[in-house]
Amino acid sequence: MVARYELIADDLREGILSGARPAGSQLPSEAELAGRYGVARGTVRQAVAVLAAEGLVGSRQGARRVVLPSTVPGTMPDAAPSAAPGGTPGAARSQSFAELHSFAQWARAGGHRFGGRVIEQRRRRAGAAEAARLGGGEVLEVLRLRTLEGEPVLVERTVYAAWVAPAVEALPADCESVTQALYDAIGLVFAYGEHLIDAVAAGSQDARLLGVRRGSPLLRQRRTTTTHEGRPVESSDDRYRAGSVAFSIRNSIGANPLARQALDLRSGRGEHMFDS
Amino acid sequence: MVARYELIADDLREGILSGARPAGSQLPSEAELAGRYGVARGTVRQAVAVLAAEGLVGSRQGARRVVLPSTVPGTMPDAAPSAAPGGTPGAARSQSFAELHSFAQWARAGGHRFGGRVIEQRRRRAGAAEAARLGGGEVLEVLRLRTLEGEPVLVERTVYAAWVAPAVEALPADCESVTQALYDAIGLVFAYGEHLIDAVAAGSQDARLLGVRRGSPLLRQRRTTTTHEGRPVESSDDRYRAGSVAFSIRNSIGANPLARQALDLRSGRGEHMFDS
DNA sequence: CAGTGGTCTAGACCACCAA
DNA sequence: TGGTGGTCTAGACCACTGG
Repeated sequence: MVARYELIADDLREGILSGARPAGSQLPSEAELAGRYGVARGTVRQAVAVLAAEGLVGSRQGARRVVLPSTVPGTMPDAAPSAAPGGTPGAARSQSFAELHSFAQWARAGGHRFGGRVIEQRRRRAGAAEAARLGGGEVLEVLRLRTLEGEPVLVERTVYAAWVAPAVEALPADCESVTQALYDAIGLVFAYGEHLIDAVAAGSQDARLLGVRRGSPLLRQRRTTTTHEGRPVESSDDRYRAGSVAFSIRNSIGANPLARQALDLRSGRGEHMFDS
Repeated sequence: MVARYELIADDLREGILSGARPAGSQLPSEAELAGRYGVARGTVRQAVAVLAAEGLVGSRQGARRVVLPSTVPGTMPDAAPSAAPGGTPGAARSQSFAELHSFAQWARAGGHRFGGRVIEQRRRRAGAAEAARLGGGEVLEVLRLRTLEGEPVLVERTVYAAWVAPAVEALPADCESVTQALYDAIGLVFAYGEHLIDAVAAGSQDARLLGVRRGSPLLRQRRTTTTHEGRPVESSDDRYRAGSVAFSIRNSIGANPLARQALDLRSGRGEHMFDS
């Protein structure tokens, strides 16, 4: 059972991606769309909310929605002026953060050849910080190396909560998709993730595994994942070889009242209405 | 005029952040919240949608909403097992990507001392790729160095579209917040952003400006920003010194029908219902 | 099976933008 | 000032979760 608003969103999305609705053009009004699709206005609003969340359209109270310009996926050109040092040659594959995806899911969706294997794996008692994050007990620490198109691109250092450890240990060392395997085995769903992204220098182990020089730049993603119920599953430190992948994110100012934010700016320091 | 649903969201958020609603606990049902706040169910749904977008609560059809565990901002502990090479010592400041913020906005909100100055600035004709992204004509290329707590942390190489170039040229070289200055000057709002994040080695210019060794890791953020109308404003290549900042993102599987995604997984390759 | 969230309707009023 | 999106109501039915 597919929701009506999803179908409408699909239809509008196709129009945008196909170029029928070019960047900068205006969408029909909600009232007109409601008439055209034969639904209530609320349903149309749900549909366009999807597109807004995807960063395809922008909206402001009082003005028609506009189609936003979008870079062709994975080929965002070098923004750097000529002064920039020699960047990575080919446009790197990019991984969207709009939804939570495992490495395998992402690679498969992008049509890449990928693999991976466990390098090291052992149980140990949770440290204080880990216990706070994952719950106490005997956590499972796993070191994995993953490849893309035959090349090693990612070193994953993952700590699994005690309650999933047995299921993880039961997996083969060359398991393609841990996420899928755990779902098949015990119905586990990685539902929510929190990510911290920064850059680090390759350590000696990183360097050896990825085939780069020690100290060379790596893109690091520290991640904590939970189930639907909010139960922590794993906490991971993933390091990508520079140039192999990039993360992509789309953003807008303010949650919905886009204009308000601009006014807050004027007040200089002012008081912040969100404490986050 | 603050919307009712915002107030309800604020109230619930405070309960979560204060610990009154601990991670893993269930939220009251929509019906009960509607009664408690004296609003219709739809209004309650808007409120919890805000919290869901912030990653504070999760929801699934048929089950009560749950409060998700959240890492204390800016202090996500080292997820890496002991095998990891010596990471950055202090927890780095983290910048959320939930909303679009300028460096100045972010630094100010975090209570940091910050500054910046223009190193180089010149007009030149747009290249082909730039013209496609920003519109043609004479773009303005600016090299800025920005500091946090007195330390240089960020090299910004920005290309401004021709139509904003005059306003940017009119700014003082040590302008604190370009975003705010441009708003004050010509009412320009940076409304939407698209970001590509990866790691690169410091070039010689980067190294000199940031006070690091050539080849040392930098966190790179390539960004294209547009107005509310979707008109491109700037395109930038920002490079952060490793350890100075991290980007933080919260995620969930699937847009709303969280369970469906899990089922799709089972079908292995299967057909993908979203072409994105 | 009862309770819950997900979808949808058909109205209403308001704040805002552009002409 | 007219059209637009933002908010809100009071209902309805359905799909799903959990005991």
